[in-house]
Amino acid sequence: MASPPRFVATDLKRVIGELKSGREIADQLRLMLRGHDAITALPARGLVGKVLDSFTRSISILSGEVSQTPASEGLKFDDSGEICKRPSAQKDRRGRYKRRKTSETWIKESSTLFEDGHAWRKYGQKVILNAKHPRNYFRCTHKFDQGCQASKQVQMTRDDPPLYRTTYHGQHSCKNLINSSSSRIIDAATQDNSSVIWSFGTSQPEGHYRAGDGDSVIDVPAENKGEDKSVILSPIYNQLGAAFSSGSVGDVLSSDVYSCTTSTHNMGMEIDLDSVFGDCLEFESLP
DNA sequence: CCAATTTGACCTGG
DNA sequence: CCAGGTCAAATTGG
Repeated sequence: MASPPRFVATDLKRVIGELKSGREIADQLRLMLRGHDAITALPARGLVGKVLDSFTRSISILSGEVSQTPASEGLKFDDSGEICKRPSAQKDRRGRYKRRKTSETWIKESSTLFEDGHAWRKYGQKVILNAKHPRNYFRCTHKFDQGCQASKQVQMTRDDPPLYRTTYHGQHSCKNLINSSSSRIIDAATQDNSSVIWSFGTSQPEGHYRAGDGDSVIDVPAENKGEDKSVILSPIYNQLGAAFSSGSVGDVLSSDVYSCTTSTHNMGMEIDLDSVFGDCLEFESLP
């Protein structure tokens, strides 16, 4: 009898925004659960995964409704089939831009670039202020295949003794690894990186291992062939995680230096390390 | 021919 | 407003 609920596009946007924030919070909860025991956290992880899935589905449904609404803001820009040399200027990209959320971040500094087990796709490069070298932006190749949210940034921070800083964001949820044995990768890591510094945390990590940032730690023969300037690939946390838990990392990477700093939260580091590295977690996404 | 990279415009948080 | 992060058309390479 009462008037049926009528929503305008503004309401839909607000609802979508609420759902997105809810999904973000659920994702943070998922990240926190990684730091707990697998036995107790396993069912919770499954539930959180379903919650995330539900949020995502709801958002997509509502987004579809918004785009269906004829009077909504989503106007189709007139496509006259003209030879538009600059279609990007007309395309409405508002709302499509997704800046990285607050996800866990860790940094690796290495004297060289080496391949890892993951496939990356470069999607951008920016000149950074007061930086001699540009920063390169990569995302997982399987971002759209499997919804893998992992990304990284690589930037050369030092020239004379070459030093690359790689910043990772998010975990790999994809199962695709470059076809190579883990021992081989670790061996390559040993050869190419006599000094490696890892740092974990969500805040600025520079202050934590600044002591190890000197030449005493990073001491590598600068006889590298400077051929590969643009090929920037990154480390193998999965394999390294296995090495960590098996305790053989000391043998394999004896000269490396790992600096870990916990985030501002109360997650234990070792547990975090294990869960961060070890699993390519599989949330069964679809029944 | 398809997929990855390049590159400049676009978008957003601080 | 600006610096940094992202998008996507054009280009390149296998």
